[in-house]
Amino acid sequence: MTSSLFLFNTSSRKKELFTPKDPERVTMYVCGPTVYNYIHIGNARPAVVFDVLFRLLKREYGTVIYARNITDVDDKIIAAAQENDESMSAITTRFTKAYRDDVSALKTLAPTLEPLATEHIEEMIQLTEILMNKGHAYLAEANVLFSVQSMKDYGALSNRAIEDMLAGARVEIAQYKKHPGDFVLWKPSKSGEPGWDSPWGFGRPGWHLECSAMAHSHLGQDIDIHGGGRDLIFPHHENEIAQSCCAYGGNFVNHWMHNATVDIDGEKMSKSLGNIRTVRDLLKNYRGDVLKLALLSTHYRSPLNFSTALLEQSEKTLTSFYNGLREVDEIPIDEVNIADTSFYEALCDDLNTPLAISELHSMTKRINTGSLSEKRIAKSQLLAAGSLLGLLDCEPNAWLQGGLDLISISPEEIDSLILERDKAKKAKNYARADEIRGLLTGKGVLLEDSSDGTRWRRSSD
RNA sequence: GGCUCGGUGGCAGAGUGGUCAUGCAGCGGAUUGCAAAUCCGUCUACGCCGGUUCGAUUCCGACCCGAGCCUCCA
Repeated sequence: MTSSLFLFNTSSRKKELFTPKDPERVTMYVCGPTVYNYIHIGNARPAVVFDVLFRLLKREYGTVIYARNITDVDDKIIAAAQENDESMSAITTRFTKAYRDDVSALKTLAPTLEPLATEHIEEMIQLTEILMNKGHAYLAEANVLFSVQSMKDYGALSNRAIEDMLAGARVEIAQYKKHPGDFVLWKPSKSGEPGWDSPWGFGRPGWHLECSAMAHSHLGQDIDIHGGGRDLIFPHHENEIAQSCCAYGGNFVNHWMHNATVDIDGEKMSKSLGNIRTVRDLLKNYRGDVLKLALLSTHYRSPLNFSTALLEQSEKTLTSFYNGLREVDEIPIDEVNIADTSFYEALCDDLNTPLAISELHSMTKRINTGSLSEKRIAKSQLLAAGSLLGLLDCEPNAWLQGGLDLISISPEEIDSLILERDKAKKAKNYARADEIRGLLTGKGVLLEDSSDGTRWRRSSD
């Protein structure tokens, strides 16, 4: 409680002091995945960024209700189901599990709640009815549409005027819309398509509806933080605001937060561009900790250029932290108040993770160079800081020797070769000793001689 | 066209009106049988042009270049 948390608010385009409506119960809603495919590393960015925020808020306030939805009804899912000749729920069940596995491999905590759209159809129908009754929605050819002209501040979040929305329209506009910007709350389902009975016939919800309904039913009025990718600002979040404010009154959200994209060669990674890297594939070559650190190595509001070089560097960085930790493995840790550190201060300044990571380096340096008592403090701080990021929770040796099966030799064989090399060294047979070192290097095993004997770790390349 | 956001050293990436980011890589050294790890030292910066200022990478303006949203998207 020593630092003040400042967060950039998309709505005001400024950093603002974060002041929860109820400090005893902080509420955060983050847009989760549409589950019809494996997620890519760009989808993982909000999961990781808001995980750090979740941890930080818990540290500051204690109780945080973090909801991250699963969109399990959607046209893309229906299309995928038809393509694979399976049911929508078969697809969504499979990819919901895959999503949870992937983000958990990235060392993120499970949110407090993971509401499913299909389990909130009733709430969505109710919300639509309210909007109809208040004159914000109308029925047109079996679609229920939200009328953007019925709301005076429509477009405020993304700073665009309703009049301008025609200008850039690149998409054919349905004839039955009163205004081109009007969006679907409820749409009819054809036979064979999934749907639910409603006052407007058999159908399904529009995309934006679920977040408004679920945020309201789980988190209540005026939630503290709503997060998601920058590309959701318009139309998704704009439309959520329209629905929620017009139906329930209030502000809907006090702090809007948006992470920038993950890019490949300076271009946004997206399914439509076909330049995606799935988390699943990346995890075959890199540990989740590496991916997480990579995603945190750029400030969340700046585009992150994704590359192999970035991952290699992140891996090296983690290894250097663990190298330090291994040296002080025997030193006990103390309770430290992480809030007193520059590390914490950096996080409290709109989640400045790159600066926070530089403080991790500085703590590691103190582990390597400090007096015994300094080492002890630095180790305690480094571990506490790591845990606030959801990193550095491995045994140093397990990290340095383990991970992916990139070494083609068993630990037993390594140990016996080390033994043989020790004997050769004692006999001053350096030729044989170097031969063994070379042999192991070839297998990705790096030997390190020290006064306590020889130890090994996986080589980084 | 409208609305946003950027351009920092070989790379990644913070930040600031006036000595230092940080990491990786490089170079020199210490240490080592040789290495590794670690340590010490060290070189490359703030897109371009003006303005404000004692002083600007940092503020203001123009320009150039790039990205995002306006369509499903994290």
